[in-house]
Amino acid sequence: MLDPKLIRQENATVVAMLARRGATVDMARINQLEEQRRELQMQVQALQNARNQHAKKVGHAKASGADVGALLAEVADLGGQLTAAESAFNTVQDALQQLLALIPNMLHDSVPTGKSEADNQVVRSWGEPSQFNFTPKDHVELGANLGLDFAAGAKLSGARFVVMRNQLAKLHRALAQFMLDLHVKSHGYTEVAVPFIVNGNTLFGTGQLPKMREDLFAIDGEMNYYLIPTAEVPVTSLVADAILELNQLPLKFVCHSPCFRSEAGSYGKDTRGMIRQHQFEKVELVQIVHPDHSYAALEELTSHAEMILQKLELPYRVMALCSADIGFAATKTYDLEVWLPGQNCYREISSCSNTETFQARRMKARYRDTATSKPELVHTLNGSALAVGRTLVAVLENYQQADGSIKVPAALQAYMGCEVIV
RNA sequence: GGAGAGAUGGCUGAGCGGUCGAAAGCGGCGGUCUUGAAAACCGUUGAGCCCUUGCGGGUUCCGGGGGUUCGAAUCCCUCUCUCUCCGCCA
Repeated sequence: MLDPKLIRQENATVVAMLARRGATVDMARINQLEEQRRELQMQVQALQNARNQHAKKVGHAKASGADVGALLAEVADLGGQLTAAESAFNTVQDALQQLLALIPNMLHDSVPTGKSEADNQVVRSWGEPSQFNFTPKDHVELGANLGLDFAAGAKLSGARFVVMRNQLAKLHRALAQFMLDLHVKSHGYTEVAVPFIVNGNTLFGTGQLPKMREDLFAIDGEMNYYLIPTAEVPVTSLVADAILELNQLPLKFVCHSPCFRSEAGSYGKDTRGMIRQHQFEKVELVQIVHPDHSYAALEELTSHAEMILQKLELPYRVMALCSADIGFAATKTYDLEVWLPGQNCYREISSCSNTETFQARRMKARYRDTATSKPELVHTLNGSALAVGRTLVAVLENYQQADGSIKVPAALQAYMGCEVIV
């Protein structure tokens, strides 16, 4: 959610942002509702004031034993007026809130303007695409003999599900363990385990609702429950409705969780392999920081995600997302793309974003500023470090050998207890 | 699943339908004292919104929603959550 004052006072700036993103929001309607809201609010508050004044008079009169009949008659029609005014106010307020909730976040000045993901910019690269003296296979082919079973996934659940067996299941677990351990030991994150089912209110806080309902798996029943699409949702929401002390910042959380995405709208995209699944696991980093430090924190958080790839010796590049590709809640995002020999291209394996106060405002996450002693909104950041399934794909494809076996990256050998997967 | 008890400010915890945004304590902040600190003492200290250049004024909020009333933290209905006991269970 944007600051309503920004929308009111710097309307042109907001309109320009929407244009850069290629987003459509009915700003004229919002401005009109905002005007109505102010007028109705003044009206309601004036009537409430009248009611309170009269109620006090009645109280005093009764206390002194006077007759209150005349006073009561005086306010006979006030109740009706107030109810009508409040009803009108609520109608406008609700309509306004619904529209405001659909406005995406502002963009940081450094975000390149673009029309599609093709306009994302390469910030830096690490490593060279792996060279082979044979034709490298993709992970589906490699995995077929190693326990990567798409048929079983399809039988149990349907398309976009997979079963892993034996050493691949272990490798998958090893990757998650390795990532968690590194972030806790070397990067100062606190590990958290959180619910994988959350309510609608929590999804509103991080910005998935109402706009992205299509991408979520909702749970049938009375309870307004959804499967999380990322641990960013429950983990960031740990600070919802809180006023933190300045010395508590920054908060740094790491969380390993499954993620569930309906992938509505991506029919026919990445249908082969485990690049795009309805269920995948991810190790997520979340930082809750002072507003002055959030862009430094974004660089740091991104470097933490990069460290995983470097330790695994997987070639990658860092992309600055352009205005058209950047997410709804983010002001700035870096994607990490890992080299996949089987596809002969770089593929997204991490996405690291600063949302500034966008999520904090929606979920009321604040800290107490010592200078003003007033509560101020924190900045929230999140990033994958990394998507475990895609990392498994990257290891398989980059560490494959001519005979179809997979060398185990040095960083994982302690976890796997072996040097090669056959 | 059955029986009961609760939900109040950063925390603990009072609160007869009227002068209650709310006692008290703790914590926080400022000050006195001190070489400094502690202790003690004094003062101060909720959040959001609206109007106002400013000073300031108004309004909402006592778990969520609805109701009764001139007036609700307080009464009624309902939902959610927490705790205790019994049963069941990973």
